[in-house]
Amino acid sequence: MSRAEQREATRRALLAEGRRRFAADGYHDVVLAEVAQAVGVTKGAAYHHFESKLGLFRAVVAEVQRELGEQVAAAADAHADPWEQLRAGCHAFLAAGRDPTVRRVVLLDAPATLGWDEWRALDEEFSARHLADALTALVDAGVVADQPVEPLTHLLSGAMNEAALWLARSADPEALVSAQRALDGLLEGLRAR
Amino acid sequence: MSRAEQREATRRALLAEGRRRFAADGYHDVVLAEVAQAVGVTKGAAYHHFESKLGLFRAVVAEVQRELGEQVAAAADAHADPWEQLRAGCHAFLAAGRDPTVRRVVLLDAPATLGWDEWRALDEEFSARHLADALTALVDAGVVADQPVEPLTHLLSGAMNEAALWLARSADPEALVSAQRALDGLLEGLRAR
DNA sequence: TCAATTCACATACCCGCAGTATGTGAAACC
DNA sequence: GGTTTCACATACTGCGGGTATGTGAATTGA
Repeated sequence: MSRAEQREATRRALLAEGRRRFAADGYHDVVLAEVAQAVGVTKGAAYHHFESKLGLFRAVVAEVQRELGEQVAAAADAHADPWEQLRAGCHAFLAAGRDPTVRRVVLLDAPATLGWDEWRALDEEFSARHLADALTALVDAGVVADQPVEPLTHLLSGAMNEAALWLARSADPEALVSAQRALDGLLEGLRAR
Repeated sequence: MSRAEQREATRRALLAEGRRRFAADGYHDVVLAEVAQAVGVTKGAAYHHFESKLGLFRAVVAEVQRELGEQVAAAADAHADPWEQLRAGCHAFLAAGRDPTVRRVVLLDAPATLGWDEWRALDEEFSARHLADALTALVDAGVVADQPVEPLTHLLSGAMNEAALWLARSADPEALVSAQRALDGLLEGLRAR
C-alpha cells in the first residue's frame, strides 16, 4: 500500500470508529485515544489527521449531515410535483432523523458542541437549503401563501428536528405516521386560499 | 446570620453565578472552582450544595425553564379566548426565547448535557404541558381540526425552539414580528374547516 | 452552661484525558 | 544511495472534575 493509500485508509478508519462512538456514547464520553486504539493506531495519528477531538467530530457531523441530505433529496426527487416533493422530503426527514446516529450526532450533540452558527451552516448546506428552495418555489408559484420564506423555513426545520428526536424515543410504531400526518396538516395550512 | 440562612445565601449565590457563567460561556467552558471563587467560597462548598457540576447546571436549567414558563403563561392568561391564549403564549415564547440565557442554557446546552429525556421532562413540566393543554382544549372545542395532540405539540414546540434560536442571532429587528406572523400562519392552518 | 454533635464549608489530593513536543523509520524523491 | 518527507509512535504537560478528609463555628441537649 502506498503512503497516500495508507493515509486515506487510516483517516477513514478513524472517521468510521469516531462515528460509531460519537453516536453510541455522545461527544463528551468518547475518548480520542480509545478511538485510535480501536483502529490500531495511537492518539498521535488521530492528531495527525484531525486537528483535535472537535475536528474529528466536525468531520463526522458533516458526513452524517451529507448522507441525511442526500436521503431527503432522493425522496423528494421521486416526485414531479413541487408540493409533493416538499411533502416527500419532509416525510423522509422524519423517518431518517430517527436513526440513532443522526439523532445523537446531528440533532443532539452538534448544536451544543460545534456551536449554533456552525451547526446551522452545515444544516443550511445539506438540508435547510433544499427546504427553503422548495418553499420559495411554491410561494413563487402561488401554491403557498405569499410570505417571507426564511422564518417559515426555520419554523419547519425546527419542527422536524424536534419531531425526529421525539419519534426516536417513542415506543409507538404508529408515531411516525401520526407525526407525518400532523406535519401534513401544518403544511396544508400554508396553501394560498 | 443563622447557619440555615448562611446556607441558603451561599446556595443562591452559587446558583446565580453559575447561571451567569453557563449563559455567557456554555456548560463546557465553565470551571466550577471559578464559580465558587467568584462567590467567595471554594470548590468544596459547591460540592456541598450540588452533587456535581452537572447538578449545578441542572438547577440553573430548571430555574430558567420555570421563569420562561411563567412568562409564557402570564402572556396567555392575559386573554380570555382560548385561541388568543395559544397565540399569545406562542408569541411570548418566541420573544422570551431570544434572551441569551434562555438561548444558551435551555435551548442549546441543556439537551446535549442533561440528555434529551431529562430535558424533555423539564420542558414538559414548564412549557410543553401548557401548549398541549391549550391544543387539547381547542381540539375538544372543535376550533382546531380533530387529530392526535402529542405529535402536533412536539412539532410546534420544536418549531418555536428553533425559531427562537434563529431570532436571537438575527440582526433584523423585524425578525421577531415576521416569525410571529409565520407562526400565526401555521396555527391558522390548524383551524377546523 | 458546657460538652457533644452537627454541618457548612476549606484543604489537599487523585486521575482521566485533551493537547503538545519530539522522535523514528520507512517510503518518496532527486 | 543519499536526502527529504511524512505518517505515524512515544513521552510528557496541564487543566479540571471529583473525592477524601480536616476544622471551627453554630446548634443541641442535659
